[in-house]
Amino acid sequence: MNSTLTKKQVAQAKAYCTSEQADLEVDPRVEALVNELLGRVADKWTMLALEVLIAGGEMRFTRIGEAIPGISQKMLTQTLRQMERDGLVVRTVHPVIPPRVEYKLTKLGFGLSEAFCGVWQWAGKHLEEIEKARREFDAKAAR
Amino acid sequence: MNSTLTKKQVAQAKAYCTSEQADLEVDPRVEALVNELLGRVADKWTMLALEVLIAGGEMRFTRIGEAIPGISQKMLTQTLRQMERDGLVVRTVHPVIPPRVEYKLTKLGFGLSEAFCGVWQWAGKHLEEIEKARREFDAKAAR
DNA sequence: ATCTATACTTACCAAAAAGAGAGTGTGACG
DNA sequence: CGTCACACTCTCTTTTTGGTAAGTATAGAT
Repeated sequence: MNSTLTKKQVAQAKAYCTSEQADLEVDPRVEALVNELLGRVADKWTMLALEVLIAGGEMRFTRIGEAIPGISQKMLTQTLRQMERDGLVVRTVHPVIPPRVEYKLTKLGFGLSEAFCGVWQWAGKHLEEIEKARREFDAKAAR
Repeated sequence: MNSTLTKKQVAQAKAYCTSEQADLEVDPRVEALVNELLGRVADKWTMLALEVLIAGGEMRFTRIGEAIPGISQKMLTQTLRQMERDGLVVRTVHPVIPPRVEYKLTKLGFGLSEAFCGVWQWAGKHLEEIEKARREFDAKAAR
């Protein structure tokens, strides 16, 4: 709305996010929720867990932990619980000893990773471009 | 690989992320970079800034700040600098007084928001489902 | 002479996030 | 009897993050 080089760019922007996106942008309440949601869902550990579960199918706690290098038990529990709360995974407790708990993605969870797929691909595709930009920026800053 | 209910789910997973994704998953170095990148790029303020710049075209510092409710100058500077470093925006300083600095998305920045679009749409579409899941989870936990 | 506008930077402080590490319950095994 | 397995949970400490407020530079207006 307060733009200097608008018209063309705004048109482009509109084209990027299609129809239903437009609806979202109108309602600020929905927008707030989406932001809150993305803030949580786009968190590092959640994304890694998503990946691992996509690759591994139904998995137990320790296996998931092994597949995510650097995660602490605390963070793993927390992440998984959050994902369960959001309906992204189902947690199945087998009442045996030693305990056996299995996690698997729900339809919702699969849907999310599908959506993130685009971002993943983008990131993979433009990694070098970004690294180059960083090097150049840092070189400039060092002067 | 160590899965209990695999075959079908893994096949599904593979289908989700197409061809080039498969390549990425092999190389752990690339994977690490992608994760680091996503960690930064998926951050709350970056996403909001992306949105604002898509909608507004080329904008000045203060305008962007006004369009992102709740952001402090410090965070805005930080976010914008980071985005510049990653090659997502260009920063143009007009050497006048009072200073005038304009920011606009690069092609890379546009590409990223395009990629995020899918996630946005997903979030918008499944908001209610998630809220319902949360209510149910919380109700169960309260017992 | 003082005030304003702009785009920051810096210092300080509080709050939140995250890591480390020990503890828990219980059945099977040696 | 001691130990191990597993999936946590709890506490303590450290690190990171982010907000607030003040400072800076300077041309032009009042």
